Amino acid sequence: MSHSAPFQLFLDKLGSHSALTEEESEAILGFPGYPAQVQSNRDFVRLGERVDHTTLVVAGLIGRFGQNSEGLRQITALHIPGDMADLHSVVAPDARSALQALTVSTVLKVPHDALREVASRYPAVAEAFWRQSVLDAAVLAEWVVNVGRRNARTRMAHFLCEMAVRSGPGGTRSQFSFGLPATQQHLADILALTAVHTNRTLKALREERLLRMESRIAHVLDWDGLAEAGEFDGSYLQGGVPMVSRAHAPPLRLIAG
Amino acid sequence: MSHSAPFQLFLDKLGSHSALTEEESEAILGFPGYPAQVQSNRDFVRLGERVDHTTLVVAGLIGRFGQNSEGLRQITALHIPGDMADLHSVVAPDARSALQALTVSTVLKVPHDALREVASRYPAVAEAFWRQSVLDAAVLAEWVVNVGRRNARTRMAHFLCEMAVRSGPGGTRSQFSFGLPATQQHLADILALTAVHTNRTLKALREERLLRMESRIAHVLDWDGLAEAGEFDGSYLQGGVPMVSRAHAPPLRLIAG
DNA sequence: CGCAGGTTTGAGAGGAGTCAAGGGTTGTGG
DNA sequence: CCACAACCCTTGACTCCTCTCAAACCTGCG
Repeated sequence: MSHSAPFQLFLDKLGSHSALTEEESEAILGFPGYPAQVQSNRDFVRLGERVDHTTLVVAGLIGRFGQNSEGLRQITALHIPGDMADLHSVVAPDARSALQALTVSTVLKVPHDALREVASRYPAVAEAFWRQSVLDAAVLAEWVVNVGRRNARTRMAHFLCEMAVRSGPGGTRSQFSFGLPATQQHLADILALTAVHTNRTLKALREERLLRMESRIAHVLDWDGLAEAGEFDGSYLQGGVPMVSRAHAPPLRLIAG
Repeated sequence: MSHSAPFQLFLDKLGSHSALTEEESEAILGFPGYPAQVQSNRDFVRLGERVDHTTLVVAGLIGRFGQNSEGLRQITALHIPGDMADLHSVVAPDARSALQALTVSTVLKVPHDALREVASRYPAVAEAFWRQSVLDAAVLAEWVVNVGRRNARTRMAHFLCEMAVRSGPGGTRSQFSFGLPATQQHLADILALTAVHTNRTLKALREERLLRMESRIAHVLDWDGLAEAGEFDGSYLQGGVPMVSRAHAPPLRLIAG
């Protein structure tokens, strides 16, 4: 597969919140990327490790993992194709949590040097990176609310809505499907439930005709119903207006590695 | 009070993870700041509002609030004096969550324009801002783990350890105190508990001689015991080595407003 | 001095966890 | 192309941590 497809997805994501010129877009599409297969359930970035590249997801599903002292795992972020799983590592190369694939995945390793070089040359790109970090944090904040203040059914529905929106072309349709190659144990680690209760919760959603999970594909049967069940308002996923025209603003600049 | 004290705290925080020159430090200490008193339990930044300044905490305690549809509140970040409560707003001015003081607080409003101007002039400052955003997100990730995978006692102890480390000069002492002007209801909103269970949990910690809360001051009675009870490892709070010498790296640059 | 807000405690309910067992699916190797 | 193993899903029965509801009791401040 050509490099350009995953970088195009990444560029689209940046473009949804930041205005980039043709030249800047070209620079992003031109990033070097070293392909790698990552096995599932095995850290490919370990806690505390210092990395010198970011990980662009090409296919599969990548999670950030934390855990408590008893080894109970908690996933703190999920990344789908087109996501840079650890953009933050450009400015904080010492990994604060482990990265692991939930299913066999392919990624592109993009050297920090290349990212910093382009960010240095194009201030708008550097700002887009920072803004992307901020939006990732907004998702995290929503996860705190989800895990903290919603019961299992609402929590599951909310999460599935989030992934549906992030995965898809934002369909307004009532029925559609999207890939979610995670086991029920993974869903449990995302939602802070047990695998058993995850199973019962999915069953309830299925019996309500809201959603059905089948062999790693989520079939939304009733989008409005699911969104209501999940108290879902997707505005936190959006970057707002593509941002402050560059016309009346001095360029921000970052020192780069 | 002079401006410089809170900006000095903010600068110290940046300095703990990013290397800044004398000149850059001066620029930060020279930020304009417009003082304001904020009342408790009243949003001073509302959800969806567009802001044109960040909020530097001078005194008191500021929280970011989310809530579920039933109005159950969840605090997703706490900011103490010296913290920039919404540094992220520089690149994402549309507030994704409300900001509220937990107790009467004083803040300085720092215009985005000034921040962007300095960040633009000094790439290292822009990078320090981005890195600070990333570290704030690391705290958030830890909160997801805390709320998701730890029981009430451990969760409370972990949170208190975090605040102790963030508040203090990182004492290695066994006994010390720090200000935490939050009610038990606030603690409940932070830890995703009810106020009643928060009370019982604090009682348990008190009876274990680990910690005592007295009129908005937390008295740590046994730091090692508290850290053990909270499964606390503070490394996620640190910025790592003050970072990649500027010697061998091209400057990152951000477009600025 | 009285009220509003905060803290404390008790009793009972319930959502999610735990333990256990059986059934299904997938992939690989003989 | 079958057979087995590993992994995943499903369900039942019971437990328990935290919530809910309720009532006092502080305590700081107007």
